[in-house]
Amino acid sequence: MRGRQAEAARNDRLVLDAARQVFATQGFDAPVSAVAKRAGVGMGSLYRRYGSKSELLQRLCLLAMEQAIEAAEAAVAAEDAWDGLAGYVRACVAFGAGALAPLAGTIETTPAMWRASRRGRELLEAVVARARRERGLRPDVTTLDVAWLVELFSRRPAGGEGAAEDAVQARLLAIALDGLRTPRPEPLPGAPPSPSHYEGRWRYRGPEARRERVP
Amino acid sequence: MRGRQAEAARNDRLVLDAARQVFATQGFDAPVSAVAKRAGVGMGSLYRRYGSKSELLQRLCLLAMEQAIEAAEAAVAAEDAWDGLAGYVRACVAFGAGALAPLAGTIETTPAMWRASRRGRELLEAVVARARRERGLRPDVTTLDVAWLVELFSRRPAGGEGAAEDAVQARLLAIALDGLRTPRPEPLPGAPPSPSHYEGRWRYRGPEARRERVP
DNA sequence: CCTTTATCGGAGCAAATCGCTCCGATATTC
DNA sequence: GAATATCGGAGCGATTTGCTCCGATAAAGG
Repeated sequence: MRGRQAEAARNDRLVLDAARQVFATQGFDAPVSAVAKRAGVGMGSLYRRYGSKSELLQRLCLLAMEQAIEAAEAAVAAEDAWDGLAGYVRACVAFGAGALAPLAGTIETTPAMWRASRRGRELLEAVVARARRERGLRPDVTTLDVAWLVELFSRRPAGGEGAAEDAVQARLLAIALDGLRTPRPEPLPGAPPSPSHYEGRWRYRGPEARRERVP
Repeated sequence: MRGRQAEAARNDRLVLDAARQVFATQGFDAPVSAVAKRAGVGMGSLYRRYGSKSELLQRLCLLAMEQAIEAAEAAVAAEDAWDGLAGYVRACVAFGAGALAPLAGTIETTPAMWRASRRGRELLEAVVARARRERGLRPDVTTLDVAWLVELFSRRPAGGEGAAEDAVQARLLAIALDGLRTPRPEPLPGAPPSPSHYEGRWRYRGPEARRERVP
C-alpha cells in the first residue's frame, strides 16, 4: 500500500483523531466541516470514508469502547488489585471513555458496539470484584458506580482545553478515588488551582465563544 | 398589585422556573421558544420582560449565585463544621449552582454577578477554613477544589431527568464527600443503579433526541 | 355598558447554520 | 501520456433561531 492509497489511510487516521478532539471540545453538534478542517482534509474525502455523520460517531464510539477494553485487560493483569482499578479509571478518564455517553439514544447502536460494551462491562466486573475481594475497594461500590464515575469525569470541564483544567480534574479524581477505597489517605497530586485562572474564564470573549464550549 | 399586573408577576416567575429547567435539561442553546412554551407564556410576554436571551441567562446566573450565597450562610451557621460543608455541597448540587458554568465567556458578566460571585466565594472560604480547622476536612483541599466539585456534579448526567440518574449522582457525590473528609466511612445511600436502566439509555429514540440532551 | 389602555400570545421574518453533494483539480499507475 | 482514482471545497436545500409585529383579550375608568 503506497502512494495515493497510503494517503487515504493516513487521512483516515487524521479524520478519526480530529473528530475525537473536535467533538470532545465543541460538543457533538459541531459541524462536520470543523472536523474536516482540523484534519486538513476536504469534505469529499471525509464523506467518502464515512457516509454520514452518524457513521463517524458510531466508529468513534466503538473505538473508545475498544480502548476501554484494553484498559480493563491491563487492570486484571495488574499486580495489585486496587492499583489496577485506579489505573483503569484514570486511563478511561484520560482518553475520555465516557465522553460519548451523551450520544446515548441519538445514534443507532451497532451490533459491534453492543458486543464491545458488554465485553467491557464484563471485564470491569472482574476488576471490581477482585478489588473488593482483596479489600482495596469499599464493599458497597458496584461496577456501575465505577462506570458512572468514569462517565462523570470524562466530561471536559467548562474551561475548554487548558492544562490548568486537567490539573483540577486530576485533583477531583484523586478525591473521588480516595472516597472509593478503604481508608488510606495520601496527599493530593499537583498544585492547587489558582483563583486568577478561575475568574479568568468569565472574561467575555464574544458570542462566538459559546458554540466552542457549551457542548 | 392585582389583575393584569399580578399575571405579569406570575409570568415572570413562571418564565424563570421554566428557563432553569429547560436550559438545565436541553443545554443553553435551547430555543427561547421552548422556554416560553414550558412556561405557558407567549414570546411577546417573555421578550417584554427580558430584552434578549443573554439578559435572561444573566438573570439566571445571578439567581443561582444568590442561592449559593444562602447555602453558604446556612453552612457557616451550622452546628458542625463538616455537616455545614457537606450540606452546602449537597444543596448547591441539588439546585444546580454550577450548571451555568459553561456559560463562562459567552455572556457578559454584570457587576451584580461579580459582586455575588465574590461574596459567595468569601463565604465558602470561611466554611472551608472552619471545616479544616475543626478537622472534618482533609487539610490539602482548597476552597476552589470544593467549588469545582460542585461544578462537576452540577452537570446533569447524560440520561436526562430521571429519578434513577439522581440516585446515581447521589451515590457518586457521597463517594466524593467521603474522599473529602478525614477517614470516617459510612454506607452509601440509596439503592445501587440497575443495569437495565444503564443499558436502556442507549435505546435509539430518533435524531430528534439529540438536541434534548447533548447540551 | 362602553371606551381606553396595557398586556398577552403566536405567526412569521431575516439571518445563520449544517449536512451533504457535485465537480474541477491533482497525483498515481501502466 | 492516457486512464483512473482520490482530493478538496464551493454551494445547495432544508432546518433552526432570535426576535418583531400585531390582532385578540382582559382589566380599569367614566
